[in-house]
Amino acid sequence: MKRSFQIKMPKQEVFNRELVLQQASNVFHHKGYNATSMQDLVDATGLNRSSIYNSFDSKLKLYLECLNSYQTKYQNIMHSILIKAENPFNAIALIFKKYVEEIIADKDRKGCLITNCKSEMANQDVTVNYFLHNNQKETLALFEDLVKKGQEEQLINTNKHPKAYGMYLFSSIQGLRMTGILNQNEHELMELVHITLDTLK
Amino acid sequence: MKRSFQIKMPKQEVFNRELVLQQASNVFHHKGYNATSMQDLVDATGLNRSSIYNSFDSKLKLYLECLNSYQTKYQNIMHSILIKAENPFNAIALIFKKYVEEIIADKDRKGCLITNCKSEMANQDVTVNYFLHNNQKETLALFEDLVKKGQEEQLINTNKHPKAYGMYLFSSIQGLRMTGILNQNEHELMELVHITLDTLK
DNA sequence: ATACATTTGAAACGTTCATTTCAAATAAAA
DNA sequence: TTTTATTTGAAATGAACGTTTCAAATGTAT
Repeated sequence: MKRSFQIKMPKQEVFNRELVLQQASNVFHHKGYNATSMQDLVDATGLNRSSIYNSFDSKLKLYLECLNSYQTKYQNIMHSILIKAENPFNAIALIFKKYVEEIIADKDRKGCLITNCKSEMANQDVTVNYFLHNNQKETLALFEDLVKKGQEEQLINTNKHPKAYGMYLFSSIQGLRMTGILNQNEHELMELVHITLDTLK
Repeated sequence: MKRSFQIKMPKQEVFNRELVLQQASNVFHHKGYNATSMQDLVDATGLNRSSIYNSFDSKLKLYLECLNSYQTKYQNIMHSILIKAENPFNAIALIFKKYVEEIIADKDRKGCLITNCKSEMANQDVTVNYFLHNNQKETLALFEDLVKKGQEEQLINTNKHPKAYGMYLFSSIQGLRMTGILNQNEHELMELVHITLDTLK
C-alpha cells in the first residue's frame, strides 16, 4: 500500500503509562498534591522531566490522571465484590470490609487518595472539584442501587429512602477512611462497621 | 524600690496574639498547610515577617498554635452545648446540629481544619501527629462519657459499649465534615445526622 | 534626656519550585 | 541509508519558597 504523502511515524512512548500513573499516584497519595514536587515524580517514575511534561502537560493534569486511575482501580474492585456477593446487603458489608483491609494494610497511614484530595483541593481547583463531584455521584449511585435492591429483598429496612441511606453509607466510608489514618485496630474498625451497617438491618 | 542591676523592660508585643492566630488559622483553613505561604500569612495578619518569626519561630509552629487555638474554640462551643442540653443524648444531637450549621455557614467549603490537617499532615510530621492523637483522645472521651450517661438514663441503647459508640460518633463527625465539603444541603445533611443518631436510640 | 532590650521593616539569603529549552538520541517509514 | 517526527537528557529559567539578617524604630526604666 502506497501513499504519496505518507506520514512518517515517530519514535513512540516507551514507558507503560498505567505503571507510571501508579508510581505517581503512590507519591501523591503519600505526600498530598502540594507537598509533592516534580523531582519526587521524576524519582518515582524514572522518567525524565521533559518526558513527563510531554506526556502529561503539567503536575496538575498528571494528578488528575492519577485520580482517575485510582478511581478506576476501585471501580474494578467494587465490580468484583458485586459479583461475588450473596445479596445487596452482603455487597455493602463486603465493600466496608474491603476498606478496613485497605486501612490495615496501609502501613504509611496515607488514607484515601480521593478523600485526601477532597480535603486539600476541592475548594482550590475547579477541575479537581468536578472530578470529586463526579466521583461522589457515582459512589452514591452504587450505594443507592444496592440499598434499593436490599430493601426489595427485605434485607434492609425501609425506614429511609435509598438516596438517604446511600448518602449515609458514603459519609460513613469517608469517616472510616479518616478514622483509619490514626487508628488501625482491626477489631475497633470492624465494630465501627458493624454499628454502621446494623442501622440498615 | 531600687535594684543595682535593674532589668530594663523591652518594648512589648503590640499585636493581639489570639487575633493573629485567628487570622492565620483562616488562611491555613482555606488553603491547607503546604499551599499557604509565609507571604499569605504576612498579608493576612498584617505583621512583618520577622515579627512572625520572633513570635512563632516557624511556619510549622505557627500552624500548631493555630490548631490548638481552633481546638480550644471548639472545646468552648462543646462546653456551652453541654450546659444547655437537656440530657446526654440531646447533647450529642446538638453537637451534630452545630456541625451542620458550621458546614452550611462555610461558603468557602473549607471543611474542618483538624480533619484537613489529619488528611494532609498526620503521616508527615510527628508533632502534628501527636496533636491529632490527643485531639482524638479528647473527642472520644467526650462522646464516650455522653454515651455512658445516656445509657444510664436509658436514652441510648446498650447494644454496644460506650467506647464503641464513641468511636462511631467520632468517625461519623469526620464523615459529615468531609461530606459537607461538596454537599451543603441542610435537609440532606440533617437526614444524614438523623440516621446516624437513630442508631443510638 | 539617656540607656537599652526588644520589635519592626526591608532587603537579602540560599534553596527549591514548576516549567521550558534545545541539542542529541531514537525509531519508523521511505 | 536517509529522512523525519518525536522522545529524551541535562541544563537553564525566573519566580516563589521559608528563613535570616541587621539597622532603625520603639517603649520602658533610669
